[in-house]
Formats: sequence, C-alpha cells, structure tokens
Amino acid sequence: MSRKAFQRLSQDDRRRDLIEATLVCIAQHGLHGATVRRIADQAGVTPGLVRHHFGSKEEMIRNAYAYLVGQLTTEASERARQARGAADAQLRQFLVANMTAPNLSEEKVSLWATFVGRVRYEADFATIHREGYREFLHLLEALIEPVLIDHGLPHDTATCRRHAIALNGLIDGLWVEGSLNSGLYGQALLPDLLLDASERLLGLPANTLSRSH
Amino acid sequence: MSRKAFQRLSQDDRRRDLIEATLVCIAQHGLHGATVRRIADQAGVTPGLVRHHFGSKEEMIRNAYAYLVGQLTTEASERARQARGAADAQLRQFLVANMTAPNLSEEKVSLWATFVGRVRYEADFATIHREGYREFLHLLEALIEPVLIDHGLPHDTATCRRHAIALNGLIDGLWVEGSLNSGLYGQALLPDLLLDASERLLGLPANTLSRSH
DNA sequence: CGAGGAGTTATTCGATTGTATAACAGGCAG
DNA sequence: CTGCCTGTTATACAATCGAATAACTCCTCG
Repeated sequence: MSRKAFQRLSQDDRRRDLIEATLVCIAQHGLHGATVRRIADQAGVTPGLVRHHFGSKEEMIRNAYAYLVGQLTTEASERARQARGAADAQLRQFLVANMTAPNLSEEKVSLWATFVGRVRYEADFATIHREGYREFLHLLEALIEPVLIDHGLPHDTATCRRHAIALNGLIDGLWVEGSLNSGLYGQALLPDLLLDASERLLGLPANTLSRSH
Repeated sequence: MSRKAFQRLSQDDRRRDLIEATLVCIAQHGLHGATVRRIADQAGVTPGLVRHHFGSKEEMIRNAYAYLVGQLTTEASERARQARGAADAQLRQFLVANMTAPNLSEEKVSLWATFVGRVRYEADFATIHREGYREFLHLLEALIEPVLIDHGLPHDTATCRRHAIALNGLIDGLWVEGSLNSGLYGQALLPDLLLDASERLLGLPANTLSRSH
C-alpha cells in the first residue's frame, strides 16, 4: 500500500489551511466535534500535522479563535477606512459592514458564540476576547468622536466611551440575532435599522447616517 | 463492597437536579466536557440515571437548553409584572432585570453562548432558540406599545416591532459584553446605560425610564 | 408487614479520542 | 544530480466516552 502523495506548503500557508479547516469543523460539529482527525480530514492532511504545527489541539483552537476575531474587526475597520469621505460616511460604513456579508454570517456568529461560551472559564480565551473587545471599542470611539464634533454635540471622553459601549452592544446583539434569524428579515432591514438606531443613540439629526455617501 | 446509599426522588425533582448539574458542567467544561459521567457526579448520582430519565445525552442537553431559556425570560417578565405601576415602570423593570443578577451572570451568558453556537447546525437547538426569541420579542413589543401611547408617539404595529428588534438587540449585546466584562463596569453602569439608550431609541423624553418608580 | 415495581447502582463493551513515535518523501543547498 | 533536513504520513496506545445490561434497594400499596 503506497503512501499518500502530499504537497509541501510554506509554514504560513499550512497553518492558515489548518486554522480554516478547524473553523469549519467547529462551526459544523461544535467544539466537541472538532476532533484532530476531523480537522485533518477537512484540511486534506493527516492528524499528525496538527500536532506538528500547533503542538496540541487546544493550541490549534486558540489560534483559530484569534484568527476569527481578527477577521471580523479587520473587515469592519477596512470598510470604514475605504470610505474616504466625511466622518459620517466612515461611521456609516463601519456599521453597515457589521450588518452585511461577510461579517453577517450564520457561520461566523456560530463560531463567535461557541468561543465566547468558553471565555469565562478559560484564561486564554478570555485574553483573546478582551483584546478584541477593546480594539473594537476603540475603533468605535475613534469613529464616533468626529461625528459628534461635526454636529456640535458634546464629545468629551466619557460621553464618547458611553456611546461606544451602547453602540457596540447594539451591533453585537443585532449581529447575533440578525444572523441567526436571517430568514425573518429582509437583507436591507438590518443595516437600515442599525443606522436609524445609531442616529437616535448618538442624538444625530435623522438620516445623517442613512443618507451619507 | 456495599452499594452506595441513595435517595428516591420524584421524577420532577430528579430531572431538575440533573438539568442543573448539566448546566454547571457545560458552563465549566463546555459542551465537550459535559460528559455523562461528570454530569452524574455533579448531581451526586451514577451515570445510568441520565439515560434512565432522558434517554440519551443529547436529549439531556436539549432539556438543559430549554430550561435555561425559560429561566431567563421568566425572570425578566416576572420582574416587569411585579411593577404594578404605569407602563413606563413595567418596561423599566423589564430592562433592569436583564442588566442585574440573576440574569446578568457570567455563567448564564457562557451557557447561552455555548448553546447559541449550535443553533445554526442542530435543528432542535434552532427550535428552542426561535421560540425563545419570539417570546422575548413579543414581551418587549407588549411593553413598548403602551409606553409609546402614553407619550403620544407613533405606535403602529410596524413601528413597535422595529423598536422591539432594536431594543432586543441592545439588550442582548449589553447583556453579553456586560457580563463577560463585568470587571470593567460598575454595577450601576449597565442598567443606567440601557435605560438611557432605550429612551433615545424610543424617542422618549429624557429620564422617563430612569426616574419612573 | 411484606411483596412488587420503579428508581438507582454497578459493571461491561466497542468506539473514539488526543497524543506519541517511527517511517517516509518532497524540495532546497551544494 | 545528490544528500539531507523537515514537513508529512502511518501506526500504535492508553484513556475516556456513550451506551447497554444486570443486579440491587428504596418506597408505595394493599
């Protein structure tokens, strides 16, 4: 019986392949069903590779969590950055990015929830969550402040932070429920609803976010 | 070697004991670590009992999920019902109930997230989630409408529903992030922030929710 | 008080898991 | 073209899992 033919990949490529295979397995079968054998199978390699590149299954999964969080915030901040217009337009794009594909995805929400469920009891997950949360909050604060300034609203640090916390909560909640109940909503409802709600939360004139750009 | 002395419980009591033991195990060790043996150990019985009362481990876990969802919505709606004042006060209590113990709990959020992570890929979990979501949304709508009426605001069905979706998202998001990052916030911050944000979302005069009752 | 049955325990089994180790082979240095 | 390093495969192993079965005991009912 001959050995399986295989391809040699760069360390980065192989690691990324394994991480993405891990995410697929966790989404479809849960953390309990994401076995080393299944991950390897999904990636088209043999189980030994997981250990070779990540040392242990737990380390493999930690890397997958960090990878997911990075994907989510990078996508949103990138979309905001590309809106090279007024502050309104940047905030708008950031918000919309979280209510549309690829971030609005049942698979991504499932993964996020699965990991978040472990944050309380596993220190490494808590670290990844905390850093991701802080980064997201800072991005949001930085986007909110110039908008408040443009409209002549109070924009002290405490106010910005408070708005960011509320807005972040609203984004998270709509993102989760919107993805899981995507069948119930039209595709345009969620972005529209978030923009509308954000204007109210920040005290902006109606349609400043909805109409910008 | 003598057999372990044991106590005979009513079916309801034993099932509840097992369900709560299951939730403890899932919270602490995740779905993958909630083994029949560990659950039985947590409940102070032997593994066979799980099968005897629930048929299989999966059925056991489904019951635990439904139990958790029921706990959360019952607590919030009960607190709202007990505020026998104006509509403002009832909505206020409903909101506050979700930002304070026992609902605001790292353990409960961890459990909720763990289960939600499976909603996409397991039909039974999807059913439990969907029913819970609809019930929560209806409760919220029913609480919002009279408040809008009292303040002379538009209160057609579509408007109420839209407000309920946004408010539900805000509650969920703050609930999750607030519980997981409870160390970062003072105990009074979250309820206060949610009430304030809810007033803005619904277009109510400032302090109508914060000051009622 | 003393059977009978349902609730509970004890024990076992095949399957699957994460990990360890040795054998193999692809592709770059010389 | 040819070693040789290391990415990769193949195989094995102890531990643990969910489930099944049989034995036992608490409690109810007559």
